[in-house]
Amino acid sequence: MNARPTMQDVARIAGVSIKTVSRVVNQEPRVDPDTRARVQATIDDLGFRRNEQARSLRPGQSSSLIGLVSGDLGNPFYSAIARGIEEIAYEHGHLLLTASSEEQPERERQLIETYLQHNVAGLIVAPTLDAARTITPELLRGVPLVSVDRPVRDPDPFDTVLLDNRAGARRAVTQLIHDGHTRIAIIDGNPRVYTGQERTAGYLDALSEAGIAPQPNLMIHGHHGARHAEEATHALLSQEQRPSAIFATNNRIATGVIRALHARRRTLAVASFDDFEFADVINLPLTLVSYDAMDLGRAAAARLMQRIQGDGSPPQRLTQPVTLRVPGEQP
Amino acid sequence: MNARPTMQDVARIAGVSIKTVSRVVNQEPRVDPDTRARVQATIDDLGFRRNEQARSLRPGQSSSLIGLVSGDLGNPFYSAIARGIEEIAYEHGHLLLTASSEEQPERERQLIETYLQHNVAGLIVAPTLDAARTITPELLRGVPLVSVDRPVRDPDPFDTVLLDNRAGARRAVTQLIHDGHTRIAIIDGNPRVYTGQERTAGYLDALSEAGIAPQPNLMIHGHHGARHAEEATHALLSQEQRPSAIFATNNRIATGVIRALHARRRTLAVASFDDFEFADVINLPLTLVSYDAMDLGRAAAARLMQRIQGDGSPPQRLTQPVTLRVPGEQP
DNA sequence: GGACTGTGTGACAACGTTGACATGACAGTA
DNA sequence: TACTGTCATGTCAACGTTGTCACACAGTCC
Repeated sequence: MNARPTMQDVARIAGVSIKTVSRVVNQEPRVDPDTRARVQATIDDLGFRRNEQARSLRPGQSSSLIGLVSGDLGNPFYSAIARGIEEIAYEHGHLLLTASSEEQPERERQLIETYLQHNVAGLIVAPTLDAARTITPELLRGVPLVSVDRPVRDPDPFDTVLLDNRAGARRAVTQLIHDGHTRIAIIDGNPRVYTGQERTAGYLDALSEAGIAPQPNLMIHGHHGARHAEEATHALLSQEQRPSAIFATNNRIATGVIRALHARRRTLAVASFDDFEFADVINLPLTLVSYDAMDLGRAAAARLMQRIQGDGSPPQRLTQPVTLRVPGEQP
Repeated sequence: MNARPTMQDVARIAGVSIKTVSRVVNQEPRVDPDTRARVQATIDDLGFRRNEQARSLRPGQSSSLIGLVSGDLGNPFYSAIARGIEEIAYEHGHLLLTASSEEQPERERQLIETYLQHNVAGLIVAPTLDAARTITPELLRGVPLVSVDRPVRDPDPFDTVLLDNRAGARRAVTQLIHDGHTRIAIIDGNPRVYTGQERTAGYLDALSEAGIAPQPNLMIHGHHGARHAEEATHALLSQEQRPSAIFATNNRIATGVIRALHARRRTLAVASFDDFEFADVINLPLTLVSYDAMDLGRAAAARLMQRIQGDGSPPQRLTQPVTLRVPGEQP
């Protein structure tokens, strides 16, 4: 069948050496214009394309692949990050490999190893909870890694790009306080997750600034996903001292809160980290901390590109800004 | 710094030839158990990993990369497909490259070429509108391609995995008719898009089956995105002969419809292709055609794996089932 | 004792490319 | 004329791996 042509084929047909073909392909100077034209014509004729795999095998030539490991590419948050990375990678002539760790550290480590076997020029990882144990400089052997959304560990051994979790949460809760609420509940997920910890800290910052003492029975932790948040909301509303507002630390939790309020036909002020498509259609006063997840990916990729180009400065921690959307405001 | 060890390094340290190391790495027989153990120990010690790039350079050895080109990886529909592909690819020891064509045929063609330069074993493409012009067997040179969500052209020159668009739309509209509606509007996007064409055909099937004559002033086409669908809905509701139900051919259009109804405080029956997270929280009778986009990816990847393994049968068209969710039903 | 068989191992070439170096033609200069 | 420099082009080795073939040695058979 129509096998892929090589420089050898082009050279034979154009009547030059393979090195001359290489020079034409790489647009090197020192090639006679006539020869160049003849070789180029043969290249176009055969549809020759340089074999990148062979090229990056040569010493010194790094590959143009970069690898992303996220928890779950099906999650729109991660896929927006992937899209941002892709954009920057494309501009630099790099291709993006994607895979999901399913939040399993062992799988994450294995994916990184597989990427390294494929000679990736760099890695971007949204690390699992136990990445600190598995992702080490020895594993990477000098290949640059940028972590995104969560740090691998503290202090950062790698470049890290994070959202401004704490300030965003503080601003959202401050807004609730400004709207007159004093009994503000918080529902968070797994307390080991970095983003939740930061957002909880921001919640406490806001209360403390306003001189409101935190109430343990209004602080719910350890619930995963929408279903549990729904139950937690029912529990909060059934207790003696009910909250007048709820802060959900992420949008899955907010989904559960909204479902529970809808079921009870209750209107409560709700604040949430992460934006919603239908925020304006849901009949609730929603205060939202929103941000551009693609920008998170862009920033991580831009940092990685610098590392690939040889930047050897100490690891950086970059914080991406978030914006507050108050009830009734259009997206 | 800690450079990546090669078989050469392992061979030197273990005191064997590099061929013996290769045999151990590839678990070939005909190696003395003692030698094997010694080599394996050295491999573990150095943390040696075979260089996949060098391996797949050898003749006959195909690479373990596959490439995906979708319109926009940030779109949850495409990222769910990507996730499904990734799952099957992982099971077969393949890695997934992802990139977005941004619905531009030229960019799509260029991405495919770049993938081919990187020696991918196969491709999965959600083709742009003009892919028929750019994606040709000559471009691919024998590398298998599976198209997903839309065909490249008709008849299919490649394997194709599609949703059951027509039957799904027919069932949704039949449900509206069953609920007593006779004036059912349809809002579709760009009429050149395959899925919209099929869904419109399904809409007409349902009307025809029920003996309802289609009304041109209830059929809106050519609107892109939520904003236009919102305007189209306002226009529909302002006209003389108002519809009592609206069928939206995809979820971006449905979003616009819902926004418009919310703004007018009107309750109308709405049917939509594609599911919604908040369907149960929106106070509207929603009939939804839902499906598992990950399954679409899984099916495409499974087909591609068969092709990579040498299946040379004629191109297949596979249709994935959809399910109907009637108002009030839990997801 | 010679021929055969099986086993463990290694030498070598090749995959497609490019960097280092070589070569030959020719022009310019002393 | 002899030297030097520039230019266009070519030869060769190497990147890390594996398929092919070869070889040394031991055991078995007639």
